[in-house]
Amino acid sequence: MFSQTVEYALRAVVHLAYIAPNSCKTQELADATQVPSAYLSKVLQGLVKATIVKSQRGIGGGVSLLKSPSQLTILEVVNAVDPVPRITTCPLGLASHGTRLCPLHERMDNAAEAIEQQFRDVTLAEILEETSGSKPLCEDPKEVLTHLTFPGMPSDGNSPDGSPSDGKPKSEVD
Amino acid sequence: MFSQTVEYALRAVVHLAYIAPNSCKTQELADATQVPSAYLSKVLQGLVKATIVKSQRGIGGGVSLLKSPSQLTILEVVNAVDPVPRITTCPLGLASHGTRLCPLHERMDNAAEAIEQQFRDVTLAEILEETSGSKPLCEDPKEVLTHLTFPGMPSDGNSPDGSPSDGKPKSEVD
DNA sequence: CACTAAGTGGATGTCAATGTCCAATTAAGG
DNA sequence: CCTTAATTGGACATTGACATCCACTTAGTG
Repeated sequence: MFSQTVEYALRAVVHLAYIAPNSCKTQELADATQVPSAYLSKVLQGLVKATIVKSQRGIGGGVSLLKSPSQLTILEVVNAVDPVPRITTCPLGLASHGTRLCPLHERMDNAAEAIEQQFRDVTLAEILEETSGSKPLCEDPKEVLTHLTFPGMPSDGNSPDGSPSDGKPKSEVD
Repeated sequence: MFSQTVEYALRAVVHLAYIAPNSCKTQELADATQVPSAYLSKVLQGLVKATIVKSQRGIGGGVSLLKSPSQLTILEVVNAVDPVPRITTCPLGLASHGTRLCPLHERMDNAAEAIEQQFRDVTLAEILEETSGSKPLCEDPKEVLTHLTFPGMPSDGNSPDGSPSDGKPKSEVD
Protein backbone atom coordinates (compact mmCIF):
# COMPACT_ATOMS: atom_id res chain seq x y z
CA MET A 1 0.00 0.00 0.00
CA PHE A 2 2.71 2.40 1.00
CA SER A 3 6.08 2.27 -0.67
CA GLN A 4 9.30 1.53 1.13
CA THR A 5 10.39 5.01 0.21
CA VAL A 6 7.51 6.51 2.17
CA GLU A 7 8.18 4.26 5.13
CA TYR A 8 11.83 5.26 5.15
CA ALA A 9 11.11 8.96 4.84
CA LEU A 10 8.70 8.86 7.75
CA ARG A 11 11.14 6.94 9.91
CA ALA A 12 13.75 9.54 9.14
CA VAL A 13 11.71 12.60 10.05
CA VAL A 14 10.37 10.95 13.19
CA HIS A 15 13.85 10.09 14.30
CA LEU A 16 15.09 13.58 13.54
CA ALA A 17 12.27 15.13 15.50
CA TYR A 18 12.42 12.68 18.35
CA ILE A 19 16.08 11.96 18.91
CA ALA A 20 18.28 14.26 16.91
CA PRO A 21 16.58 17.60 16.36
CA ASN A 22 19.76 19.58 15.88
CA SER A 23 21.53 17.50 13.33
CA CYS A 24 22.21 13.90 12.45
CA LYS A 25 24.55 12.23 10.01
CA THR A 26 22.89 10.14 7.36
CA GLN A 27 24.77 7.10 8.53
CA GLU A 28 23.51 7.48 12.08
CA LEU A 29 19.99 8.05 10.81
CA ALA A 30 20.28 4.92 8.72
CA ASP A 31 21.54 2.81 11.60
CA ALA A 32 18.90 4.12 13.93
CA THR A 33 16.01 3.60 11.55
CA GLN A 34 17.28 0.39 9.97
CA VAL A 35 17.24 1.89 6.49
CA PRO A 36 20.00 1.14 3.95
CA SER A 37 22.15 4.24 4.27
CA ALA A 38 22.89 4.67 0.57
CA TYR A 39 19.23 4.51 -0.24
CA LEU A 40 18.30 6.74 2.66
CA SER A 41 20.50 9.46 1.23
CA LYS A 42 18.42 9.34 -1.94
CA VAL A 43 15.20 9.58 0.02
CA LEU A 44 16.56 12.47 2.03
CA GLN A 45 17.27 14.39 -1.14
CA GLY A 46 13.55 14.40 -1.79
CA LEU A 47 12.96 15.86 1.65
CA VAL A 48 15.64 18.46 1.04
CA LYS A 49 14.02 19.51 -2.22
CA ALA A 50 10.72 19.89 -0.40
CA THR A 51 12.50 22.02 2.25
CA ILE A 52 11.39 19.65 4.98
CA VAL A 53 14.98 19.03 6.05
CA LYS A 54 18.19 20.84 5.29
CA SER A 55 21.52 19.16 4.71
CA GLN A 56 25.01 20.30 5.48
CA ARG A 57 28.13 18.86 3.88
CA GLY A 58 31.51 18.38 5.41
CA ILE A 59 32.72 17.91 8.95
CA GLY A 60 29.97 18.41 11.45
CA GLY A 61 27.42 18.16 8.67
CA GLY A 62 24.31 16.05 8.45
CA VAL A 63 20.61 16.64 8.08
CA SER A 64 18.16 18.44 10.32
CA LEU A 65 14.49 19.31 10.35
CA LEU A 66 13.52 22.68 8.93
CA LYS A 67 10.05 22.80 10.41
CA SER A 68 8.62 22.47 13.84
CA PRO A 69 7.04 19.03 14.32
CA SER A 70 3.75 20.72 15.10
CA GLN A 71 3.84 22.34 11.66
CA LEU A 72 4.84 19.24 9.74
CA THR A 73 2.23 16.73 8.62
CA ILE A 74 2.73 13.17 7.49
CA LEU A 75 1.18 14.16 4.20
CA GLU A 76 3.91 16.71 3.49
CA VAL A 77 6.54 14.06 3.99
CA VAL A 78 4.69 11.54 1.83
CA ASN A 79 4.14 14.06 -0.94
CA ALA A 80 7.80 14.99 -0.89
CA VAL A 81 9.01 11.50 -1.73
CA ASP A 82 6.09 9.55 -3.22
CA PRO A 83 2.81 11.44 -3.58
CA VAL A 84 -0.50 9.66 -3.16
CA PRO A 85 -1.62 8.95 -6.74
CA ARG A 86 -5.04 10.45 -7.23
CA ILE A 87 -7.27 9.38 -10.10
CA THR A 88 -8.00 12.54 -12.03
CA THR A 89 -8.73 11.18 -15.46
CA CYS A 90 -10.41 8.04 -16.74
CA PRO A 91 -7.82 5.23 -16.71
CA LEU A 92 -9.44 3.80 -19.83
CA GLY A 93 -9.23 7.10 -21.63
CA LEU A 94 -12.97 7.33 -22.27
CA ALA A 95 -13.80 10.77 -23.50
CA SER A 96 -17.21 10.77 -21.88
CA HIS A 97 -15.57 10.33 -18.49
CA GLY A 98 -13.41 13.35 -18.89
CA THR A 99 -15.47 15.69 -16.80
CA ARG A 100 -16.55 13.22 -14.19
CA LEU A 101 -15.15 9.83 -13.30
CA CYS A 102 -17.35 6.78 -13.60
CA PRO A 103 -18.73 5.41 -10.34
CA LEU A 104 -15.98 2.80 -10.04
CA HIS A 105 -13.07 5.16 -10.40
CA GLU A 106 -14.82 7.78 -8.34
CA ARG A 107 -14.90 5.29 -5.47
CA MET A 108 -11.31 4.37 -5.95
CA ASP A 109 -10.29 7.99 -5.88
CA ASN A 110 -12.40 8.46 -2.77
CA ALA A 111 -10.22 5.85 -1.12
CA ALA A 112 -7.08 7.70 -2.19
CA GLU A 113 -8.58 10.87 -0.82
CA ALA A 114 -9.25 9.12 2.48
CA ILE A 115 -5.56 8.29 2.72
CA GLU A 116 -4.58 11.86 2.06
CA GLN A 117 -7.01 12.99 4.70
CA GLN A 118 -5.61 10.59 7.26
CA PHE A 119 -2.12 11.85 6.58
CA ARG A 120 -3.10 15.49 6.50
CA ASP A 121 -4.60 15.13 9.95
CA VAL A 122 -1.44 13.89 11.62
CA THR A 123 1.48 16.13 12.54
CA LEU A 124 4.86 14.95 13.68
CA ALA A 125 4.19 16.56 17.03
CA GLU A 126 1.13 14.38 17.57
CA ILE A 127 3.22 11.30 17.00
CA LEU A 128 5.89 12.48 19.41
CA GLU A 129 3.38 13.35 22.07
CA GLU A 130 1.41 10.14 21.98
CA THR A 131 1.97 8.40 25.28
CA SER A 132 -0.50 5.56 25.12
CA GLY A 133 1.74 3.05 23.34
CA SER A 134 5.41 2.49 22.77
CA LYS A 135 7.76 5.29 21.82
CA PRO A 136 8.14 6.07 18.12
CA LEU A 137 10.88 3.97 16.55
CA CYS A 138 12.68 3.58 19.87
CA GLU A 139 13.21 0.40 21.76
CA ASP A 140 13.97 2.01 25.07
CA PRO A 141 11.75 4.77 26.43
CA LYS A 142 14.59 6.03 28.63
CA GLU A 143 16.44 7.40 25.64
CA VAL A 144 13.84 9.99 24.88
CA LEU A 145 14.63 13.69 24.81
CA THR A 146 11.87 16.12 25.66
CA HIS A 147 11.22 19.83 25.35
CA LEU A 148 13.35 20.43 22.32
CA THR A 149 13.43 23.55 20.20
CA PHE A 150 13.07 23.73 16.45
CA PRO A 151 13.83 26.46 13.92
CA GLY A 152 10.21 27.27 13.20
CA MET A 153 9.05 27.03 16.78
CA PRO A 154 7.13 29.89 18.36
CA SER A 155 8.66 31.66 21.34
CA ASP A 156 12.18 30.85 20.21
CA GLY A 157 14.50 32.04 17.48
CA ASN A 158 16.69 29.52 15.74
CA SER A 159 19.02 28.30 18.41
CA PRO A 160 22.59 28.73 17.11
CA ASP A 161 23.65 25.47 18.66
CA GLY A 162 27.07 24.80 17.18
CA SER A 163 27.57 21.28 18.45
CA PRO A 164 25.90 19.15 15.79
CA SER A 165 26.23 15.55 16.90
CA ASP A 166 25.04 15.94 20.43
CA GLY A 167 25.82 13.20 22.91
CA LYS A 168 23.68 10.64 21.25
CA PRO A 169 22.16 8.11 23.64
CA LYS A 170 22.93 5.07 21.46
CA SER A 171 19.42 5.23 20.09
CA GLU A 172 18.18 1.88 18.94
CA VAL A 173 15.28 2.50 16.66
CA ASP A 174 12.24 0.54 15.80
CA MET B 1 -1.50 3.32 -4.33
CA PHE B 2 -3.58 0.55 -5.80
CA SER B 3 -1.96 -2.08 -7.93
CA GLN B 4 -2.80 -2.66 -11.56
CA THR B 5 -4.02 -6.08 -10.52
CA VAL B 6 -6.64 -4.53 -8.27
CA GLU B 7 -7.67 -2.08 -10.96
CA TYR B 8 -8.05 -4.90 -13.47
CA ALA B 9 -10.01 -7.13 -11.10
CA LEU B 10 -12.45 -4.35 -10.33
CA ARG B 11 -12.93 -3.52 -13.98
CA ALA B 12 -13.66 -7.16 -14.62
CA VAL B 13 -16.32 -7.62 -11.96
CA VAL B 14 -17.96 -4.32 -12.80
CA HIS B 15 -18.15 -5.30 -16.44
CA LEU B 16 -19.49 -8.73 -15.58
CA ALA B 17 -22.16 -7.25 -13.36
CA TYR B 18 -23.02 -4.41 -15.67
CA ILE B 19 -22.83 -5.82 -19.15
CA ALA B 20 -22.43 -9.57 -19.13
CA PRO B 21 -24.07 -11.07 -16.08
CA ASN B 22 -24.62 -14.49 -17.55
CA SER B 23 -21.22 -15.27 -18.93
CA CYS B 24 -18.36 -13.63 -20.77
CA LYS B 25 -15.26 -14.95 -22.45
CA THR B 26 -12.03 -13.59 -20.98
CA GLN B 27 -11.06 -12.24 -24.37
CA GLU B 28 -14.25 -10.22 -24.56
CA LEU B 29 -13.78 -9.08 -20.98
CA ALA B 30 -10.23 -8.05 -21.79
CA ASP B 31 -11.25 -6.09 -24.87
CA ALA B 32 -14.07 -4.40 -23.05
CA THR B 33 -12.02 -3.40 -20.03
CA GLN B 34 -8.77 -2.66 -21.88
CA VAL B 35 -6.85 -5.21 -19.85
CA PRO B 36 -4.18 -7.47 -21.42
CA SER B 37 -6.12 -10.69 -21.89
CA ALA B 38 -3.33 -13.06 -20.87
CA TYR B 39 -2.82 -11.16 -17.66
CA LEU B 40 -6.53 -10.83 -17.04
CA SER B 41 -6.82 -14.60 -17.04
CA LYS B 42 -4.32 -14.70 -14.18
CA VAL B 43 -6.23 -12.08 -12.26
CA LEU B 44 -9.47 -13.95 -12.83
CA GLN B 45 -7.96 -17.07 -11.31
CA GLY B 46 -7.68 -15.17 -8.06
CA LEU B 47 -11.34 -14.28 -8.28
CA VAL B 48 -12.21 -17.90 -9.03
CA LYS B 49 -10.28 -19.11 -5.99
CA ALA B 50 -12.18 -16.62 -3.87
CA THR B 51 -15.45 -17.92 -5.37
CA ILE B 52 -16.35 -14.46 -6.57
CA VAL B 53 -16.62 -15.65 -10.15
CA LYS B 54 -16.86 -19.10 -11.64
CA SER B 55 -15.21 -20.20 -14.84
CA GLN B 56 -16.28 -22.69 -17.44
CA ARG B 57 -13.96 -24.28 -19.96
CA GLY B 58 -14.68 -25.27 -23.51
CA ILE B 59 -17.15 -24.09 -26.10
CA GLY B 60 -19.65 -21.67 -24.64
CA GLY B 61 -17.46 -21.25 -21.61
CA GLY B 62 -16.27 -18.08 -19.93
CA VAL B 63 -16.53 -16.47 -16.56
CA SER B 64 -19.54 -15.24 -14.64
CA LEU B 65 -20.31 -13.66 -11.29
CA LEU B 66 -21.20 -16.01 -8.45
CA LYS B 67 -22.66 -13.39 -6.17
CA SER B 68 -25.34 -10.79 -6.47
CA PRO B 69 -23.81 -7.34 -6.92
CA SER B 70 -25.62 -6.20 -3.81
CA GLN B 71 -23.76 -8.87 -1.85
CA LEU B 72 -20.34 -8.20 -3.31
CA THR B 73 -18.14 -5.47 -1.89
CA ILE B 74 -15.11 -3.86 -3.47
CA LEU B 75 -13.11 -5.09 -0.52
CA GLU B 76 -13.87 -8.73 -1.30
CA VAL B 77 -12.57 -8.27 -4.82
CA VAL B 78 -9.47 -6.44 -3.63
CA ASN B 79 -8.71 -9.04 -0.99
CA ALA B 80 -9.09 -11.81 -3.54
CA VAL B 81 -6.31 -10.54 -5.76
CA ASP B 82 -4.13 -8.17 -3.71
CA PRO B 83 -5.14 -7.69 -0.09
CA VAL B 84 -4.63 -4.35 1.62
CA PRO B 85 -1.38 -4.83 3.57
CA ARG B 86 -2.05 -4.07 7.21
CA ILE B 87 0.78 -3.34 9.62
CA THR B 88 0.43 -5.91 12.35
CA THR B 89 3.97 -6.13 13.64
CA CYS B 90 6.75 -3.60 14.08
CA PRO B 91 8.52 -3.19 10.72
CA LEU B 92 11.79 -2.70 12.59
CA GLY B 93 11.30 -5.86 14.59
CA LEU B 94 11.48 -4.12 17.95
CA ALA B 95 10.40 -6.50 20.64
CA SER B 96 8.89 -3.75 22.76
CA HIS B 97 6.50 -2.90 19.93
CA GLY B 98 5.18 -6.40 19.70
CA THR B 99 2.00 -5.81 21.61
CA ARG B 100 1.28 -2.36 20.36
CA LEU B 101 2.64 -0.49 17.39
CA CYS B 102 4.53 2.72 17.93
CA PRO B 103 2.62 5.93 17.18
CA LEU B 104 4.07 6.21 13.68
CA HIS B 105 3.15 2.76 12.51
CA GLU B 106 -0.14 2.95 14.30
CA ARG B 107 -1.01 5.97 12.17
CA MET B 108 0.12 4.27 9.03
CA ASP B 109 -2.00 1.26 9.82
CA ASN B 110 -4.90 3.58 10.53
CA ALA B 111 -4.59 4.80 6.98
CA ALA B 112 -4.63 1.24 5.69
CA GLU B 113 -7.68 0.60 7.80
CA ALA B 114 -9.36 3.65 6.30
CA ILE B 115 -8.86 2.15 2.87
CA GLU B 116 -10.38 -1.13 3.92
CA GLN B 117 -13.32 0.72 5.40
CA GLN B 118 -13.90 2.67 2.20
CA PHE B 119 -13.89 -0.53 0.20
CA ARG B 120 -16.01 -2.45 2.66
CA ASP B 121 -18.68 0.20 2.39
CA VAL B 122 -19.12 -0.07 -1.35
CA THR B 123 -21.00 -2.87 -3.06
CA LEU B 124 -21.01 -3.57 -6.76
CA ALA B 125 -24.72 -2.78 -6.77
CA GLU B 126 -24.07 0.72 -5.50
CA ILE B 127 -21.68 1.32 -8.35
CA LEU B 128 -24.17 0.03 -10.90
CA GLU B 129 -26.97 2.11 -9.52
CA GLU B 130 -25.15 5.40 -9.33
CA THR B 131 -26.78 7.72 -11.82
CA SER B 132 -25.14 11.04 -11.07
CA GLY B 133 -22.09 10.60 -13.27
CA SER B 134 -21.09 8.58 -16.28
CA LYS B 135 -21.82 4.89 -16.55
CA PRO B 136 -19.26 2.50 -15.10
CA LEU B 137 -16.59 1.60 -17.65
CA CYS B 138 -18.93 2.28 -20.54
CA GLU B 139 -18.59 4.98 -23.12
CA ASP B 140 -22.18 4.93 -24.26
CA PRO B 141 -25.03 4.93 -21.74
CA LYS B 142 -27.39 3.38 -24.31
CA GLU B 143 -25.64 0.03 -24.06
CA VAL B 144 -26.67 -0.57 -20.49
CA LEU B 145 -28.72 -3.56 -19.46
CA THR B 146 -31.00 -3.22 -16.47
CA HIS B 147 -32.98 -5.48 -14.20
CA LEU B 148 -30.73 -8.49 -14.48
CA THR B 149 -30.83 -11.59 -12.34
CA PHE B 150 -27.92 -13.14 -10.51
CA PRO B 151 -27.41 -16.55 -8.93
CA GLY B 152 -27.51 -15.30 -5.36
CA MET B 153 -30.36 -12.88 -5.91
CA PRO B 154 -33.41 -12.98 -3.65
CA SER B 155 -36.82 -13.74 -5.16
CA ASP B 156 -35.25 -15.77 -7.95
CA GLY B 157 -33.65 -19.17 -8.21
CA ASN B 158 -30.61 -19.55 -10.40
CA SER B 159 -31.89 -18.89 -13.86
CA PRO B 160 -30.85 -21.84 -16.07
CA ASP B 161 -30.11 -19.56 -18.97
CA GLY B 162 -28.28 -21.77 -21.43
CA SER B 163 -27.19 -19.15 -23.92
CA PRO B 164 -23.90 -17.94 -22.52
CA SER B 165 -22.70 -15.23 -24.83
CA ASP B 166 -25.83 -13.18 -25.07
CA GLY B 167 -26.21 -10.74 -27.90
CA LYS B 168 -23.54 -8.44 -26.68
CA PRO B 169 -24.15 -4.79 -27.53
CA LYS B 170 -20.61 -4.10 -28.72
CA SER B 171 -19.73 -2.78 -25.30
CA GLU B 172 -16.94 -0.29 -25.37
CA VAL B 173 -15.58 0.00 -21.92
CA ASP B 174 -13.94 2.78 -20.01
C1' DC C 1 -14.37 -40.04 -31.88
C1' DA C 2 -12.63 -35.95 -33.99
C1' DC C 3 -12.71 -31.00 -34.07
C1' DT C 4 -13.00 -26.68 -32.15
C1' DA C 5 -13.52 -23.35 -28.41
C1' DA C 6 -12.56 -22.05 -24.26
C1' DG C 7 -9.87 -21.70 -19.39
C1' DT C 8 -5.37 -23.42 -16.71
C1' DG C 9 -0.64 -23.67 -15.35
C1' DG C 10 4.05 -22.94 -15.96
C1' DA C 11 8.08 -20.82 -18.10
C1' DT C 12 9.73 -16.73 -19.53
C1' DG C 13 10.34 -11.70 -20.57
C1' DT C 14 10.16 -6.57 -19.19
C1' DC C 15 10.44 -2.64 -16.41
C1' DA C 16 10.17 0.47 -12.54
C1' DA C 17 11.18 0.50 -7.53
C1' DT C 18 14.58 -0.56 -4.62
C1' DG C 19 19.22 -0.86 -3.32
C1' DT C 20 24.59 -0.45 -3.98
C1' DC C 21 28.93 1.78 -5.20
C1' DC C 22 32.05 5.33 -6.05
C1' DA C 23 34.02 9.64 -7.69
C1' DA C 24 33.10 14.58 -7.12
C1' DT C 25 31.92 18.32 -4.17
C1' DT C 26 31.68 20.98 0.05
C1' DA C 27 32.98 22.34 4.64
C1' DA C 28 35.73 22.46 8.96
C1' DG C 29 40.19 22.41 11.33
C1' DG C 30 44.99 22.47 11.90
C1' DC D 1 46.91 24.39 1.90
C1' DC D 2 46.18 19.82 3.22
C1' DT D 3 43.51 16.38 5.44
C1' DT D 4 39.37 14.61 7.01
C1' DA D 5 34.37 14.29 7.23
C1' DA D 6 30.30 14.60 5.31
C1' DT D 7 26.53 15.08 1.36
C1' DT D 8 25.64 14.81 -3.81
C1' DG D 9 25.14 12.84 -8.25
C1' DG D 10 25.39 9.33 -11.43
C1' DA D 11 26.17 4.66 -12.91
C1' DC D 12 25.15 0.13 -11.95
C1' DA D 13 22.74 -4.24 -9.70
C1' DT D 14 18.69 -6.59 -7.84
C1' DT D 15 13.97 -7.71 -7.22
C1' DG D 16 9.15 -8.15 -7.62
C1' DA D 17 4.99 -6.58 -10.16
C1' DC D 18 3.30 -6.76 -14.57
C1' DA D 19 2.86 -9.02 -18.82
C1' DT D 20 3.44 -12.58 -22.60
C1' DC D 21 3.57 -17.19 -24.61
C1' DC D 22 2.46 -21.81 -25.19
C1' DA D 23 1.39 -26.55 -24.23
C1' DC D 24 -2.25 -28.86 -21.70
C1' DT D 25 -6.83 -29.74 -20.14
C1' DT D 26 -11.84 -29.44 -20.40
C1' DA D 27 -16.12 -29.11 -22.69
C1' DG D 28 -19.49 -28.83 -26.41
C1' DT D 29 -20.95 -30.32 -31.27
C1' DG D 30 -21.46 -33.13 -35.21
